[in-house]
Amino acid sequence: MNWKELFPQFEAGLINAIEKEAVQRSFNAGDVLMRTGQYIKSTALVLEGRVKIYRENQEGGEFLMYYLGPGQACAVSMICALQSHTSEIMAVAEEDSEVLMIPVQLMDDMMNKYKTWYQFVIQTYRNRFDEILSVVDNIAFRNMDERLEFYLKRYVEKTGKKSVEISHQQIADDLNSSREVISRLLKKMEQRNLVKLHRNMIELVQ
Amino acid sequence: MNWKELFPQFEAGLINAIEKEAVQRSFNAGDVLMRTGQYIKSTALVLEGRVKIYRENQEGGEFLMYYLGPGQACAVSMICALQSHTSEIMAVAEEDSEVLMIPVQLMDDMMNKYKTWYQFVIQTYRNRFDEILSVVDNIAFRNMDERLEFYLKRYVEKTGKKSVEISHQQIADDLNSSREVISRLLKKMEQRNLVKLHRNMIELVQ
DNA sequence: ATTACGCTGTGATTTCTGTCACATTGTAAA
DNA sequence: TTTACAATGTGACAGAAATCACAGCGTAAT
Repeated sequence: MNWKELFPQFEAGLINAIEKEAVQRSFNAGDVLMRTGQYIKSTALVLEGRVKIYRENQEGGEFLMYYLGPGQACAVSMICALQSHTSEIMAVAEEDSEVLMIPVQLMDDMMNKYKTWYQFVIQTYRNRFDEILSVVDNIAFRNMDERLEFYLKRYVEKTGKKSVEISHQQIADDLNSSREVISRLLKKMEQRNLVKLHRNMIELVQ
Repeated sequence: MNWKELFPQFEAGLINAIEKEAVQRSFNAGDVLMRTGQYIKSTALVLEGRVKIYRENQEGGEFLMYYLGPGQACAVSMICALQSHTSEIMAVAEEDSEVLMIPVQLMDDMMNKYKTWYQFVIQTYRNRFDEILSVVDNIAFRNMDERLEFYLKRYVEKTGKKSVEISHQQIADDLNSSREVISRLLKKMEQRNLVKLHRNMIELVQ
């Protein structure tokens, strides 16, 4: 597939610049793109697959922020890139993924030269900011049952699948909860006829 | 006081543009600068005082995101401004405040024309993003006692005072908790000799 | 088929937090 | 001073969620 189709708004000069300077890399499911505390050398544009962005703390806890799909970019890497800061988040490929890596040094120049890049960056900021705001809403105002429903809904939206093919343990990790709690809440959802439970798979009803 | 001293990095042309087009407004403590769901007509630069940015939900819950002090700007209003979106947050003056309001229509032009404005906006994004990340860390990974300590610490950092001059109820609101819980945790902190409690005032011991 | 292991179900218990009820105290207004 | 009210202290209880313990069940490897 041609990556340009994912970014039809990009102007010709920008496309040339990216083609000349950016590197396309493949990641296997589970590969780490970016680690907490690491220096950021490039901004990542996702072309294929799915990349999970999450926060990590010292005690080994995790917390899912959001997913990046084809056509999306990591706002954190843009912001950090512009100031050669270290990363505050983890980025891991959830599926086998293709990612376009744009070296930091180009960012500033591209922002000035290419209006469509500038707009893309601004748009990315806004979208990620919004996602984080809804994440904050969820943990600040909602109980685990509602957070779980939100999580499942977001998962199917993001993947396009109609079932969530992961284990209860993984969900617990993403929500910084525990496996038993998630299992019990899922059972309750099944009783309310919202989901059907299978091994490694949660089917959303309707 | 001259507002330009707060933004020594701004170039001459930018200062002229702001002086010609922006409006300086005064807000009393408690005044609402921006309301959830409202259309954003301008970007706010805080010159004096302190503005509280928080999230609100339907059931009347609140949740403090961060404060803006002199020289700081609201990232949300910038992002929204650039796309004439509605606000997702509440902004309220905590103290009597002076704020420079820059009409949205100018934002795009200023971003292109003035390099120092562009850098200021990027810097603002990064700072607010970082603040939200540490907020997420706190609610995702920490119990209320640690969140309270973080809250008090941030308060004294932001105000420059060495004591927190607000009621337990207000703290509870900011943390989306309840007054009794905060009172009890503060008592425990007092027993650990971290604070001294007074009426409407919490003195930090160090 | 047998084994091993990861996934899921479920009870019991504990901790943290929110809620209700009510007492006490400090401060400002009458 | 007396009154009124807001702020704080505290016990009792309820509910959400974490933790521990262990049983049953699928599936993949042998």
